[in-house]
Amino acid sequence: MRDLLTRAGLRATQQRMLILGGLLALRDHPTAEQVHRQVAAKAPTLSLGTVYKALDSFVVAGLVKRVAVADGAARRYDADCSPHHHLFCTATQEILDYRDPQLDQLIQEFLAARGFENFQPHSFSLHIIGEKIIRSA
Amino acid sequence: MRDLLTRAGLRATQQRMLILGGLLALRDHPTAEQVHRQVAAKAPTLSLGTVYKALDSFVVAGLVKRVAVADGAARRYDADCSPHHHLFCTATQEILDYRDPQLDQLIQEFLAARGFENFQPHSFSLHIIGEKIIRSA
DNA sequence: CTCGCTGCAAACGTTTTGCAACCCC
DNA sequence: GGGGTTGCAAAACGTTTGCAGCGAG
Repeated sequence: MRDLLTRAGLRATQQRMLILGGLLALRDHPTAEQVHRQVAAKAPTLSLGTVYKALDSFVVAGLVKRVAVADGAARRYDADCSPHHHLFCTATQEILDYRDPQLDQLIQEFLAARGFENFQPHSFSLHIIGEKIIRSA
Repeated sequence: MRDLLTRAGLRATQQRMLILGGLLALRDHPTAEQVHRQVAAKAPTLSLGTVYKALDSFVVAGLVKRVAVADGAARRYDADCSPHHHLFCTATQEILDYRDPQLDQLIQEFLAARGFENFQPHSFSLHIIGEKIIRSA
């Protein structure tokens, strides 16, 4: 735990080691609140605010990722219900549409061929993270 | 506008027509707040609460979709930074990991071959929406 | 005429902030 | 010892809810 943190350039405090350990222990994709509960047993005084701050620095350091979910607060809507994918620009925070029937078909065929043991997919969407290119010239 | 609403089985009120029109006019993927601002010029008394309720019913009716984003409130974290995809269960709200190097390669090759005009991708993640199958037998 | 929708405002849950005390480096 | 981190509490933020009055069907 200590190594993971120091290697990421973060100060290895008691709290951060517990929080990172708690996050790793939770195999689901927990919220800050769930991580806090997980850790509360070992460190009753560790505050929820600290969990938020720690998770934030983990994300910045690249130790941890945020999972994109469609529920929760700060929702965004899309009036276009035809199948399409999204390009997320890390620079401008823009979300651009990307439509590509060939890609749809490719993925669909792959998933159909592969099959899942205990999951019945009915749709999918590819999130492509990157940066918009500003062409000069 | 009226047709779209009635065909979706919704009551075509003044406010809903304006809200749906505003959402369609915004080509980005706006938040409820942004839709409200867009509509405010035409209908200053239209309240933000109404926008929320209208957008909700649009989503239920299938007229509009929610876009999954990693920022905003109700965040979820993932300590696993290795490339993997997510299965979203509509029944249990669970988020299951799905790891498939072959799929990764397939998509990566496709994107590389296709290329983008003004976007430099650096990672991607497939969101597969469906339902967990409870096997009885 | 009825039932669903609107507007308002208050409530809610989650995340962020400010600041003094603390402790890792 | 110094500067990043913690804990606490307050504030901010986006969203939801309750309810009286309104209006589409």
